[in-house]
Amino acid sequence: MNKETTIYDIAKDLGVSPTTVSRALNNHPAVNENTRKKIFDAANKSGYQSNVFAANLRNKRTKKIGVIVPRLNSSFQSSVLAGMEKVANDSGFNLIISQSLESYEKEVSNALTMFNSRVDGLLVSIAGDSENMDHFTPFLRKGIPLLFYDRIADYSNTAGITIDNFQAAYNATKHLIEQGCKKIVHVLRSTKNNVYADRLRGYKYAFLENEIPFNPDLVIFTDLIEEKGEEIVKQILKMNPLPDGLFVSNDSFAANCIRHLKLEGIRIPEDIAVVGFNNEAISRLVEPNITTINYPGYEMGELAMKNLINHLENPSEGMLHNTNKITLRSELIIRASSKKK
Amino acid sequence: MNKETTIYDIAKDLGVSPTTVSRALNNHPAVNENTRKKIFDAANKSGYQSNVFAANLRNKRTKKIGVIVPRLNSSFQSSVLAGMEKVANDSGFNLIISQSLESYEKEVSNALTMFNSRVDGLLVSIAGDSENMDHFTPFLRKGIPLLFYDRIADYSNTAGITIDNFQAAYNATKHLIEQGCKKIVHVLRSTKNNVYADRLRGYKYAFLENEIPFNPDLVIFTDLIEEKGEEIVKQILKMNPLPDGLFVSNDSFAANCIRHLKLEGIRIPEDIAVVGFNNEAISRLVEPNITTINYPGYEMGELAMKNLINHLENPSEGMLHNTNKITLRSELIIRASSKKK
DNA sequence: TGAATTTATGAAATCGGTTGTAATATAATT
DNA sequence: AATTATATTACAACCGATTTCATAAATTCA
Repeated sequence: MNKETTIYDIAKDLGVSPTTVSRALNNHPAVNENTRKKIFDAANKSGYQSNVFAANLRNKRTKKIGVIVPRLNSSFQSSVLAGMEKVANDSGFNLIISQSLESYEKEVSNALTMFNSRVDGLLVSIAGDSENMDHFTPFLRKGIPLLFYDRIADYSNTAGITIDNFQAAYNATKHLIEQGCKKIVHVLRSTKNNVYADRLRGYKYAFLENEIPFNPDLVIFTDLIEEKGEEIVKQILKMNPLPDGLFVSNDSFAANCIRHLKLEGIRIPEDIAVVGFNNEAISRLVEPNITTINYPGYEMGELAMKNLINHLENPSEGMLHNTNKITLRSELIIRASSKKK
Repeated sequence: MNKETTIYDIAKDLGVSPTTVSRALNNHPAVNENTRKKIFDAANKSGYQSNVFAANLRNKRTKKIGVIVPRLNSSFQSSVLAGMEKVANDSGFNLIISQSLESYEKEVSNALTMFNSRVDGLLVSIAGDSENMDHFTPFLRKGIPLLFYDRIADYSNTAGITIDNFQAAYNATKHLIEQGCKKIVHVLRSTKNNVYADRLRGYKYAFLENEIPFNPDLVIFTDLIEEKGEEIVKQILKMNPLPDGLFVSNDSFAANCIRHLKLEGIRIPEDIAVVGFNNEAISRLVEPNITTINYPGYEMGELAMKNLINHLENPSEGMLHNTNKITLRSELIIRASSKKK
């Protein structure tokens, strides 16, 4: 077993003290230029590698940021993560990522692990069936910055980054109404979290404004996994009269529904106009292209990480202190799947 | 600033030594049952949290596994990661993830960061334009297990997990030939890494076997990003006579090509039969459904992580020692996009 | 030239668990 | 009762970098 080089080895070799070595390697100003050079050279030659644990033990910082995400293999979430990773990496932070798989229990256990790993900050998009946020109190109590994104919670004035889901869903629904749709089905996940709850409200509000009575039978809850597509379409086809509009909470599932609707001989958009959500790549690839809400996931990831890191590096002036909610711009992108006129 | 509870605090409170506290909390057998209970109670009551750094500093283990991935926001890679995360989490390991964005420089810098973070093991899918593997030597030298997956390298007998890309591409091409295709275009990324190089060989071999001369003009290299779809299709349409088969190295891009081909009035599969790769969700959603190679990403992630962890926990008997390459089963899934007969 | 600064370096304590070894107490054996 | 074995517990060194405080040397200023 080859033992590691430590600052003590370098110190002994060069006949200086470990203190000086440490300071030199950290570019402390009170070290003579020549000494510093000597030390750097020796460090390089010996393949010295700073022991993060020893450093962390003193500094109480880890340069690690935790991310708890519902699912890694989702088009939207992986974009967000890509944006986060980019920013974190540029600032010398590492990402520890874990997925809750939409389960409350797993989220609790992940939060605990993150806490024990002493992440410097935590980014969370809440699991589908999370019931309360008590598992995050240790972070607050210890002053570890916590930032929600996408799926946010109204929890002890923790900051959150989202889009205006109400507005987006309102726009989507209004657009369908303007296309002449009278009976619009809305497919979404449970309303336990802000994302879907807000969208449902936006959907309802568009009806209200157009004096169309709201029919709760047209709201379908599902977990939006691929296998459910056929089932949901069957459910839709049983409705009498058939709906003429469909608003689905993500593009993958919208594409899924379109596929099964087409298999049943339904024409899109002539029979049923469809609007998705997220502007995933798939919305531009299926036939017809799907009208959707552009949800800038990558940018959201970047922004969330920037805010968190900024807060860590300038604890006093960080945005997270006085900001409660950051809302990103989103917009309706109209494509063939909804154009009746 | 509320200071943390340490084993010293607990020790003092209970009138025992820190040693005993440490042993009790680690379920060391040489601690009396009653003492252990007392200590656990005190630890819980005080909200004690073990300081990982102090522990790691002694143990020289981090319970962290690094993953370097070309891109986070890719359907295939995020599936792999999901599988990895699942297994790692179940065994109490954390995942540190970083993306190379297909760049050699970034991969080098990520590897260094991983090394400095002292990950216990490293999983890598090599960047598109990686030139050499020298950035991984520190891991080997220090005995940190390294395992490549998907994009593997023939490097100092490091183990790798892949599918048989040669065979898969051979099957895909042969299938197109059997459908009557005479002029088959192959779209792929650079052949710098095994994945695409092997597929190209498989593609060529299918021709050889059917005594069709190989035409290098039919091989198109591109980075497979969405924006390039139109360009590649234009390039294909310029060919005279038009090709009658198309084999693309991932489903997203295949869908992309199909879309632009259709926009130009080409019928799929009548005019051009298409085969993709990976069996991504999108292959089941576009019209026509895409014939593809089922590449079990999630399972590959699970398997890679299982092997790595197994190796870490049983250093002597771990598979990585005597295994050089693990090949997962993959298979051709025939769908409408290629069925000419 | 002597005093006051400035610059550069080092000794030693510290962060909080872990562990080899010694010490003590208790039980078992003859 | 004396001896040996066993079960518990504690002491102190250790992991390696950081940092406070002190000190020596070099420089500046009067």
